[in-house]
Amino acid sequence: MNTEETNTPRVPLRINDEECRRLTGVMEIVGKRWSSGILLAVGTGAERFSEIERRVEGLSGRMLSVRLRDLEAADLIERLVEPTIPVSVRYRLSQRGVELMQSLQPIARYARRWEPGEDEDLPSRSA
Amino acid sequence: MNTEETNTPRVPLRINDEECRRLTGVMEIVGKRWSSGILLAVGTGAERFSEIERRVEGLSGRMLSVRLRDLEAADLIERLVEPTIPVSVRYRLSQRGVELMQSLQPIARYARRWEPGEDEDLPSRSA
DNA sequence: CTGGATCCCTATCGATACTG
DNA sequence: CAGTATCGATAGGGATCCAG
Repeated sequence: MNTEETNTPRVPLRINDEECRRLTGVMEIVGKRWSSGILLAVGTGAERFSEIERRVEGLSGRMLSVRLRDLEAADLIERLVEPTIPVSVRYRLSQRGVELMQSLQPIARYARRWEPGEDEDLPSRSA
Repeated sequence: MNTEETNTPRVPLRINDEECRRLTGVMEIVGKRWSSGILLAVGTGAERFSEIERRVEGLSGRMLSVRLRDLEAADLIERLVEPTIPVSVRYRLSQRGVELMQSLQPIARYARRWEPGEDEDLPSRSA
């Protein structure tokens, strides 16, 4: 076999191995089921537990609880407890979370253009 | 922690419910284990099965096979079979795949800046 | 070399029930 | 309202063997 690394310079990707690991790490947090939905909900104004639950279709209370802990541990979401009775808890995106969501927007745009499973090759769509 | 930025960090998110579902869909493909690593490898020049396997640390042949099918089904990767003996198979990013990877770059950049699990509150980093 | 088939273990998920 | 504990079902993933 030929070990020639004469790869055709096709895609202008500037991602290294270093970034690869980081990217994988981030993707495996955000890619978890419900994560992006929850982040989206919180990022767009849902603050209360039940509000988020209502907003993300199909999401159960348990999974919301679990994911909220995940996302909090990953410092993507902040949990603000107000010691009222009963307790009032609000969730917000952290600084990290905000930046993540912003970084996610190209993906959202991408997702909007190409439905997974639909049109294989688009002729000349786009805007 | 930070007490001053307790103001609502109104994020300029322009993602709708529509996009939410799409985004979730994309994230659940790309967020699967090894997916981003494989896409990264292919996107940066790895074409052969064994080359990809070598390039993504910890990746087993089986999972590569499985993911490759996933990614092919999602039209992110193209499989090119050359009927030599033995068969020679090459993988490339599809048009979709290329755009996905480009859309992923902000995430990669984000991932580079914020290590998951590390620095909770940054003093004056960022810019 | 490519990559499917099988076995099996573990993580994850969903539903339900329960607490502060 | 805001969660947690438990349990059973399932899917994800690794190792190995085998076939084209």
